[in-house]
Amino acid sequence: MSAEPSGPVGTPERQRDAERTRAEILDIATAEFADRGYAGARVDEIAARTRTTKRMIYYYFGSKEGLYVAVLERAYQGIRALEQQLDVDHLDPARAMRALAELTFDHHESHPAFIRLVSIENIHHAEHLRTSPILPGLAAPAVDVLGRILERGRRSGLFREDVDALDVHMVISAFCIFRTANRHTFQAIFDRDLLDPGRRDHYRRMLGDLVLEYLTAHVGRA
Amino acid sequence: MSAEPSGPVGTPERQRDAERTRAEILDIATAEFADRGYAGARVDEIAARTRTTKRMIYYYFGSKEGLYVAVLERAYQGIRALEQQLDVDHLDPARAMRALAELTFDHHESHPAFIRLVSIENIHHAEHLRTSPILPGLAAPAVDVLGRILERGRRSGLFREDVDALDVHMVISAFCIFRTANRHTFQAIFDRDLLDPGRRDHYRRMLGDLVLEYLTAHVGRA
DNA sequence: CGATGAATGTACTGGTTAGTTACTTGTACC
DNA sequence: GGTACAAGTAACTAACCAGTACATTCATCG
Repeated sequence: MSAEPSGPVGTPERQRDAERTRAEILDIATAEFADRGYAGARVDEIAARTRTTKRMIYYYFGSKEGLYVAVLERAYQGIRALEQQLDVDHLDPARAMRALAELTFDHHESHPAFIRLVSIENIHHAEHLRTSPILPGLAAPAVDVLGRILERGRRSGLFREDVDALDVHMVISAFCIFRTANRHTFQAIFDRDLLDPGRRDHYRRMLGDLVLEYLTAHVGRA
Repeated sequence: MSAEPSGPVGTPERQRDAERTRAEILDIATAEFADRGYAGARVDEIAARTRTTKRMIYYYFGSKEGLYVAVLERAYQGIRALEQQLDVDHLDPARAMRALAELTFDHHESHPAFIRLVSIENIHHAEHLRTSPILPGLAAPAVDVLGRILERGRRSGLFREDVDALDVHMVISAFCIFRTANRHTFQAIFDRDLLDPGRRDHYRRMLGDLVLEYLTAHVGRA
């Protein structure tokens, strides 16, 4: 009827746009998988929530599993460059460590879907992540900056010696992920919303204190 | 044919035993739900792995959801009396806190299915736990003992004042649950098995240090 | 403008799966 | 010793859902 093939102003506003369609499917699928888990998500439901059809999902991603893997990989890649955002080499080790912990805290808080996807992937024993081509690139960004801070702190006699970068990374992740991943059971049982904005600063400071007090504890004693 | 209604030695070994059947269904279902999630678990598969049939599952539990709720409730009740096992009132606050943290650590380590069920229940926004009759009894055991230790520690000027029992509980839970719940993605990315028995003592001590150094940090300064 | 291939829509299918029906067997109690 | 109810079996069904066949439309380029 009154189809305008191109708008009079701005970009052509194409009716067909593969990238746009792909991206829209991925967005909706991310929300759907994160909300219902792999088995619980419905391809029909994802299709219905896009402006396209189920046929397109299979056209672009081949299968439900292919779609899930694409969602998972995009989510991991979105979080990949986190640590590199931060230039901590000019800060003293204690401040650098706190900055890194707080950056991780903020980043996790603003990516709840990612955390839920990680939980879901763990339910499935990480079988999709383990065979993903993006896997080899995930370890270094998370550990390199942390390792450098830790090393500087140890050399200056500030940090304890009996933990490595992965241990510290685990503590930071555990704290940040727990708030989101276990939010619902925690709230049901204890009637406290861990993601309440009014408590965010408290928890952010708490994480920094936790990591720093631990790392700097009793250094120098026999 | 050669059916012996009662064995010549020992217990009668009844062929019909409602409690036994119920318990067996619950055991298998716990493993199955923990392994595959709610939507991923198959009632037929659970039935096939018991010595009874699918009809019995519906006879005893009414629906897949009813079975899942029964599994979840039993898992929570199994962990319920944890803190009461421990008589920490005769220990000084620091030792008591460490004992509690380590007990939690050991308990979580030996109940991986419970932790996976908690993850799964969080995927489902705790909707089943929230309506469960066992919910009201879950908060107190986890927090009461912890609260008493914290209170004693604060009164004696040993512990900091800016955290409450729920905060400390969160830290301990986050650490313990992360090791199990995120084991697979962590191992895939960093090639480190957080549940490796050779690392257990390291992590147990690490948790105790983490909590104590945090709680006792800088107490007394302005 | 006409052909070609990428992108998209509609309608369907076949296997899977939660839940049921109809029937059988064992147990306890009078 | 027979009867009533609890415990159990096997085969069935209706709905659901991942995946597909086939037709169609749009962009691009000669």
